[in-house]
Amino acid sequence: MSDQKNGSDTRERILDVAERLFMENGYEATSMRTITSAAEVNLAAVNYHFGSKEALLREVFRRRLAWLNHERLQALDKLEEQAAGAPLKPSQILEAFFGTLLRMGENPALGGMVFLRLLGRTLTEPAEFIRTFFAGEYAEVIDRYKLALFSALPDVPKAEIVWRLHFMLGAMSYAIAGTDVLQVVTGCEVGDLAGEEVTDETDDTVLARRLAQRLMPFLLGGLRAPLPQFDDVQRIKKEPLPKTARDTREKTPDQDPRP
Amino acid sequence: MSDQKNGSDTRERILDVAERLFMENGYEATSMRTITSAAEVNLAAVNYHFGSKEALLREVFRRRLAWLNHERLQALDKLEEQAAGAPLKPSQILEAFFGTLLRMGENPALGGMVFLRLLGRTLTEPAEFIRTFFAGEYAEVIDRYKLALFSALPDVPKAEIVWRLHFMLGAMSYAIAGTDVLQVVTGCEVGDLAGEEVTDETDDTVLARRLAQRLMPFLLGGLRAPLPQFDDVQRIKKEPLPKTARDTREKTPDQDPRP
DNA sequence: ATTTCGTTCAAACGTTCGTTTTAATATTAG
DNA sequence: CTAATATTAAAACGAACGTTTGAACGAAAT
Repeated sequence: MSDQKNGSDTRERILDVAERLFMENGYEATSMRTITSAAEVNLAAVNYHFGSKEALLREVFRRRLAWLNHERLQALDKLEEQAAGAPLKPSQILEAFFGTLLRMGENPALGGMVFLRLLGRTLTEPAEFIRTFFAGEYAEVIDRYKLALFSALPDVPKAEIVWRLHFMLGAMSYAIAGTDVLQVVTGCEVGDLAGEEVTDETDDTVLARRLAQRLMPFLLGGLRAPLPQFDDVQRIKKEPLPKTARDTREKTPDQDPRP
Repeated sequence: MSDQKNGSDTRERILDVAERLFMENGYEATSMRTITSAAEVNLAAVNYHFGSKEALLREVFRRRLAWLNHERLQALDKLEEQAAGAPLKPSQILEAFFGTLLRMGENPALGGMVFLRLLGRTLTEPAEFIRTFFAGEYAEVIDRYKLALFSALPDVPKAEIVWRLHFMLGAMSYAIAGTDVLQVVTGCEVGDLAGEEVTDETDDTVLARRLAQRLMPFLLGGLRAPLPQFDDVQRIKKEPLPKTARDTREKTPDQDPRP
């Protein structure tokens, strides 16, 4: 009646292989035949177990995101419980949100860096069904963290927080996916960047940890940056340059950063 | 002998349409037939004028990146000339690099937001020929700006600067591409974020300017963030915890940011 | 007027795509 | 053991893909 014995063997072998191939080649460029032959299963096995190629991709993500979503919500629950009503520190929120994800990269049982890279890359896939899928999968978690940031930064306009959350997601996704993509842009091997001295067989586990250690200060620095000033002509409906916008305005200092 | 008369009409109509469709659907999911029928040209026109689909994509980018690369180098040249040997301020470098790009989004003649979105999205395309193409196109500019940041931030390890440049590129790309992608993640329409009050027909020009005004402080804040501390077990070749790395080390403060 | 050459066109090429079908083969239940 | 069911296997489906072909067209040059 149910797939008990080794039917899940084929299923999970397909999921593992598809996860890696989707990461390496993207969704469109990865064919069913490539997947099934690499997984050493019959071509029809994907349609039998999952129904379609789209459903396969969804299942690849559902398998990991179920854990990630639960972990992220639990991390936030624990923080808010400890705070006992007091607003959280932004660093705590970022650690809960991004740290939880980056810790997946250190654990091969949770997909490791393969899944992290796939996640970072797939977020930019233009396919409609992918976007709607992620919207549904992410909605609850994003909303919770958004609200947490709102109360953690009461003086920052909510629109600004959402933008910066957007920026942070982008920095993280690129940093993850780019360990074999954007190294070509920066002109450096990732091994050269993980540390001044690294082992020749750059381990994914240590790479994920280094990435987290480098990324978190950057994100926190961006989140707490001075608010932008809108000194151009405002194109609004009612009144030009409303005084309500000036309250939270603050000049961006042209400082000379010494991190 | 040369394409003088109206041959360039077909050529540029193909380039314009391909630019938009590649942005909307991605490279793999955009077929030659979709492009040629939308451009109202014959199916064979692409292969006649460009040789192949891959060459078409390259030409779509070369057309814009030629201007962008020249502008970026010129902006840096001017800055270094004005500085007369003195190191530049990081804010100047970021403004030259990212500001130049974001200003393309305000100018439809340079591709506008369509090209910006395409650029942000295509950087994550896994196809081999795309990565090698971008590597060649970006190499010189990235190298110049990398060196400028090195001398602007002499106390920051070069590896750290490259990482943060990587993060900044990611934040920008996502912010650009995500104006119709990641809004689904943040659960907000982009119109809600561009300002508290916006026109109902959200103009791309004002959107690009708002994006730049929001993004630059974020990037600068991330760039000048405190250096990360590596308190985990170092897996290096020769000596554990070399003292040379401690010189520039600085504890990440657990500050409560009030931007 | 005729040749020349850049361009456009309709049609077809061979290949690969995701999916379906039909039969054979394990696995479990009665 | 037999019947029912779940899984695998081989083969084929129609559709869509990027590319090529060879003829027709149009504007200059000889």
